[in-house]
Amino acid sequence: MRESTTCSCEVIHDEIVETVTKKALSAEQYVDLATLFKMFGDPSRVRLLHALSVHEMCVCDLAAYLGITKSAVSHQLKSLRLCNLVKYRKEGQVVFYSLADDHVETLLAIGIEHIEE
Amino acid sequence: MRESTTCSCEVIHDEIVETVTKKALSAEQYVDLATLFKMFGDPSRVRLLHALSVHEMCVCDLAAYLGITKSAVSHQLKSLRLCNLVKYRKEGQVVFYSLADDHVETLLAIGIEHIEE
DNA sequence: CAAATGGTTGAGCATTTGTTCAACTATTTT
DNA sequence: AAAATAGTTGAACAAATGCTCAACCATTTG
Repeated sequence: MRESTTCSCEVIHDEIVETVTKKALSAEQYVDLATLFKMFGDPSRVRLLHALSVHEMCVCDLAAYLGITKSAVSHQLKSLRLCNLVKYRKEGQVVFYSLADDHVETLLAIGIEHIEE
Repeated sequence: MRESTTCSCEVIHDEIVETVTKKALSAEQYVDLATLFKMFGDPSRVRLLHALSVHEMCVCDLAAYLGITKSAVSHQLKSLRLCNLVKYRKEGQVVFYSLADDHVETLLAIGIEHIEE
């Protein structure tokens, strides 16, 4: 009958939907989760994160390594900072970036495991 | 001097870049990694995956639960299938989807840990 | 076999995203 | 204090993304 009065369709298995709804996180948490994983969802950014898992690096080196401008790297690093994925220390003009915590390496490791199945 | 003859800049710390380069994965692997994590990088898709971590679900229920059309869900599920993140079983007209392996739950768990710091 | 229902597919569209460019700040060097 | 260099920022733009719509396939039911 009606397909998308609001935007979806009828529930077939009420109990299942109810069970799942009970275990659901908040809308905000899903947004935060998505924002976090999005940081790993771009080839040059995941490459950047993987590089930092090997050694701290400055913006110039990262730009050369990744083959993009310092500007692009700086923009990426800003997003990564906002997600608490990287931290930095300043030494003169040079800013060294490194991973903020173990989660990054763990996520990378599991991701690598998955794609190599 | 020149800023972006090709597109980047000069290397400052050759040794670091060399060390990182040695440990680097292949370009294809970074693309695959990004593609994998991208699946978790959208609020409704990560919500979908989290729902499936609670219970297998059919497309209709998922659509109702997520508040999007069956079509949208089906499109998402196709991407998730291509990444080996979900599997399905058919029962009459109804297709039940569930998580393909433990990696999904593990990644979700670590992600949740991270955002709750 | 016709109608109904669950699911898939492709086109189209609005939004988001990753990059570059240009202009700027900050720190060092001369 | 001027020049050079590392990094940041905002605007602009092309490419990618997630959704809906409409049409279709597949399976069940009358």
